Amino acid sequence: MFSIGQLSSQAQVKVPTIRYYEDIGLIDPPHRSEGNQRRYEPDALSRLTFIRHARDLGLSIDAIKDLIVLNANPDMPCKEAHVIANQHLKDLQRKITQLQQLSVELTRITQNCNSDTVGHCKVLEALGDHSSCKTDH
Amino acid sequence: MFSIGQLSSQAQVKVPTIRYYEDIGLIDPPHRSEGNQRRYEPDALSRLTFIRHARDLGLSIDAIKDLIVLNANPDMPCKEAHVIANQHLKDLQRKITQLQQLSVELTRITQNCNSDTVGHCKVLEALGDHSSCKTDH
DNA sequence: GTAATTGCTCTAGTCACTAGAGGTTCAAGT
DNA sequence: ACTTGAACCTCTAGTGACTAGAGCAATTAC
Ligand SMILES: [Zn+2]
Ligand SMILES: [Zn+2]
Ligand SMILES: [Zn+2]
Ligand SMILES: [Zn+2]
Repeated sequence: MFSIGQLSSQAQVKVPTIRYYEDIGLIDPPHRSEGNQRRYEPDALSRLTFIRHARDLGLSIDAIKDLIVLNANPDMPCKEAHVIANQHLKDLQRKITQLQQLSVELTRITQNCNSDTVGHCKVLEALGDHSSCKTDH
Repeated sequence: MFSIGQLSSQAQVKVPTIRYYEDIGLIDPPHRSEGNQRRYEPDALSRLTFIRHARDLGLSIDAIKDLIVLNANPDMPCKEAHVIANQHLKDLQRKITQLQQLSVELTRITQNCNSDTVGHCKVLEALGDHSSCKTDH
């Protein structure tokens, strides 16, 4: 039996976040003490650890909800879990590509100014002008 | 003189976004028609184009606010604009590094399952377990 | 003149939390 | 047993940068 604070430090998830996860139905409401405080069983810790790691990997709460439902049915095919993970990986890689393009443009933009004053600043000029960019964004 | 819709299509910024920018003080409130509709001068277009491009490059509204203030004072030193742009570039590169690490982990995770059922799914296992990860996140 | 489009304000919703107010319960020390 | 202080409770509101929708008014085209 954990208090919410003990669960929090074990799972490395902040106390208000745990209550938030309960509110949105990501974890089950635990039993309460006589004084109405939350008391968790050990399985709440493994559930929360799963959520924590999936969040750290960047999965959305909705995706994690789906994964939790799957996790609860060990006899179901796991293909859907693979689809969720692969989709997230694809999203991630698209995002990386996009940020790399921005990084290229910004590198160019920040190396362009020989002036000292705003009036002739090439950085400010380039920040406002897409025509010298090499990529879309 | 543009209507908000004309400004919107010229600057490629949606109408509600333009009104939002006005609310938060990023653009000046324009004159109004007799019937209380917004009527913009050409300089509103260049301001909005600047904002659009800076946003596309990933700068925050706050950073853009600072840049706009600078832009209005052509005799000031432009060093501060360089600082803002460089800071953003650094943030961007840190973010890219972090996402690349996630991508590496997720690639490993998604290629690990030989099972067909949730009960033995390595993907689900690895999503919940940080101990097999090579990096922090 | 009338109908379609565009405009107006205001409120609330998005995502995943985080902060704070104002109060209650618990655990430890005396 | 009593007191203190930490941890807990609920509820509301705020974050960033918009987006959606309701309910109405103005403009434009035919
Ligand atoms: Zn400069
Ligand atoms: Zn550009
Ligand atoms: Zn599997
Ligand atoms: Zn990990």
